[in-house]
Amino acid sequence: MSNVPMPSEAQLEILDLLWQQQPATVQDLHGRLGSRRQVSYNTVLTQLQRMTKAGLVHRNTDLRTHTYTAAAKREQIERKLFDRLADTAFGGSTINLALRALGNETPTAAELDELQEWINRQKK
Amino acid sequence: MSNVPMPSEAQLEILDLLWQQQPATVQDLHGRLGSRRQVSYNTVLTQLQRMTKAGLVHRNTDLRTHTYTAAAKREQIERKLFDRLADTAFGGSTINLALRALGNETPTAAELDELQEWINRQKK
DNA sequence: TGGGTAGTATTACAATTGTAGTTTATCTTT
DNA sequence: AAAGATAAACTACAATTGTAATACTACCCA
Repeated sequence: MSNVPMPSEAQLEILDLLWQQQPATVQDLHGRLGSRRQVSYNTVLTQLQRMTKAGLVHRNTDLRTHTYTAAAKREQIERKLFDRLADTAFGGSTINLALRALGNETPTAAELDELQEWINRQKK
Repeated sequence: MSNVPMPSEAQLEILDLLWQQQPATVQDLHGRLGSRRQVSYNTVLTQLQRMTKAGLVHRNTDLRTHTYTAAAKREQIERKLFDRLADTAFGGSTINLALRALGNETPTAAELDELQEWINRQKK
């Protein structure tokens, strides 16, 4: 049972990149992050080191240039973050959070369908 | 334009209480918080002081016992937190977040209706 | 009017967080 | 092999965060 901890904001951004493509080197991640925020190579490296210690990522040190992979699935982490938000801000109700989410969003037809399907499933 | 900052986790919990009932004294909040977490009176006081400085709450100092009120509406803060989560963890898609929210939830009939209504509104 | 009491203010402190400089080790390329 | 480039390790540092102890101050009651 992989009990991964809660990533920080900056770490989550790195995880996001990893989930898109793994494994990745510091160079990789630094480069890919660059398009969003401007941080130094060393900043990314330090985060990865912390994340390794925290068990958020796995590090392969076979080669001089280490490579990293996320230790948990995106869904797992998302759920943790989501639950925390629901707990602290939405009285523990994920449904409330969902409705709020929908509040100011214009969904595509596909998304609407997906939602509708979900409802139908629940009604059965 | 009230540009409130992002509350921390502990601060959000206090805001939650304020939104339920305002204005409130430190005693109040400490007592009400007590049912959830066990923290000292001074801890709550300190947070309120920080929140006051940060502009998250307003403080009335007319009487010796100060009273506090949230500086922003629940919706406003919720949205900020929500958006941040959507951004960092869900690729900016609030719909995705919503669907994930629904993922492992068993809704009540009323909630289902609400959701259905929302869909119908969108379809028009 | 002096002492307890309820409140606030001030100070503290370790852990986390975001960020990055400095050092050291290892390749690579003349 | 010496120099330059890469990469990781180590160190640093200020800001925030959660938590609370201590110090001060105004009230109220006996």
